Amino acid sequence: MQNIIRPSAIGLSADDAKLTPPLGRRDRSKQEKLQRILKAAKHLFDAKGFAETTTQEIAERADIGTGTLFLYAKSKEDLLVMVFSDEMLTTSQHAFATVPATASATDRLMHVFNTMIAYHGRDLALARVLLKEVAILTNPARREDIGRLMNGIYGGILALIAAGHDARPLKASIDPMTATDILFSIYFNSLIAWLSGHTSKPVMLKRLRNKLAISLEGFVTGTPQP
Amino acid sequence: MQNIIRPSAIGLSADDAKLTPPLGRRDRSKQEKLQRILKAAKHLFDAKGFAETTTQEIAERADIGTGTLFLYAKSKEDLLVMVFSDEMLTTSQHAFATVPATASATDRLMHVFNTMIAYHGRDLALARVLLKEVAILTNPARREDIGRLMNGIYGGILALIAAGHDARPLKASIDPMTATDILFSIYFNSLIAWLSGHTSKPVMLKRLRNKLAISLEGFVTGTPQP
DNA sequence: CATCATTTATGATCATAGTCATAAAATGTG
DNA sequence: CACATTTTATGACTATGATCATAAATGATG
Repeated sequence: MQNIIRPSAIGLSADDAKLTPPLGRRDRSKQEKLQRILKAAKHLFDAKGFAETTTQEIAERADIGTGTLFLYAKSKEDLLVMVFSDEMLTTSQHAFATVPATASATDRLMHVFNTMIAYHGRDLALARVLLKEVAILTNPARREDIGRLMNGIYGGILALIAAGHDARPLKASIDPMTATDILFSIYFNSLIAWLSGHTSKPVMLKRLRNKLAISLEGFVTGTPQP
Repeated sequence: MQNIIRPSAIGLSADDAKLTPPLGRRDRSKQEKLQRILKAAKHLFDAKGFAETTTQEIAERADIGTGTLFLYAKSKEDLLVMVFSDEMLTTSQHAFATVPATASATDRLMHVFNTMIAYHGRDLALARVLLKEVAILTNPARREDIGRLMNGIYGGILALIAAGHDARPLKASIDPMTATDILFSIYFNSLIAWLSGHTSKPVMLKRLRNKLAISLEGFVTGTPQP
């Protein structure tokens, strides 16, 4: 199977260099089929949960053969990531877009992480499977999807800590991307500790906030606000 | 199936309160069977890898019926955790025991994390499956095994940062356990980023060291050593 | 010991994720 | 259009993780 995004370079006129290059019948039907698969899978995962949904059902609902499914996704888990990485990105973007403007850097971060934690809280069993796959990629083909997601989140955190309401810039010695990486690690480990049943949600949230505050304090110049 | 560790309280004489209470035929055979299963599984996982080993093979090698295996482990993945959580604990304990006495706190931490990273590097495919399960527990029955592992690691880190060679104690405002939690999160996320193929091993190690150094710097009083 | 209750073992059986040989469809070529 | 080449689709089939009704073993009771 070839890559779906293929310029199929024909004419050389400048006008043809559109973002949506002309697709042949083949590519178009592949795109449509992929969309049908993703839609069917999302519907069933949402409605019945991951384990309770069979790949047969997804294939039937997408109106394709059972084998065809695995031309588009390497495994059922792979399909799960394909389905939800977009939604996770959207969720995080919405979270960043609604950050309270006057809050402290810690609270701004907590707004974002809270939003994503609530998202995963909708279906804990599904979140467990999904985050396992996201955390440790098995299929290199998913690196792009997850890369998009990570770029979105890291970019958002970067912007947040660069311009804290408390107006205490990062120490010059600290690379903002490194700080971002640390903050995300703290969030992610709190999330999976909760999903593993090591802590209750309120305890997890309280500790998460504390860890973020402590880390930020170490990254930043000056002294705390009153 | 009852719990294996059952006091089967009989006599009340003080002498009977041994750490290894008398086991009946039943419990003894259960213990032996469990050991045979773990040994067989370990051998096969090591020799052939996780995906390539079938539960049938494990059952045969352990000389039990195919169904019996699932009386002891809830799933093949569950068995993997049962098999390797001990070895991970041992590895980490050895790492803590061989920490270079004169190194900085960062280097002491790096010694430990390096050791564990090398351990997981022996079989990347196996490490991916194993760490997925360890990161996000599915079976509550494994919480004890993982709890032991985590206690060992957190205890070790705690001791390391409490007594750094650089002799710069933690800020009074920082709970040592919270600092430990942050440092472990940084380690774990670096590890899974590497296993996911987001970074090469040398780059991952370099960044990990940097993140640990930055975090520690924020936790500690005084100024850096020359 | 004889009887009953409880726990453990077993392998035939099932459910289903994923494969693969074959067919169909699209595209390219003259 | 006729033909060849490449790509995509299909569902019967396979492999295997897990289940479950049944049987065996152990322990308790009198």
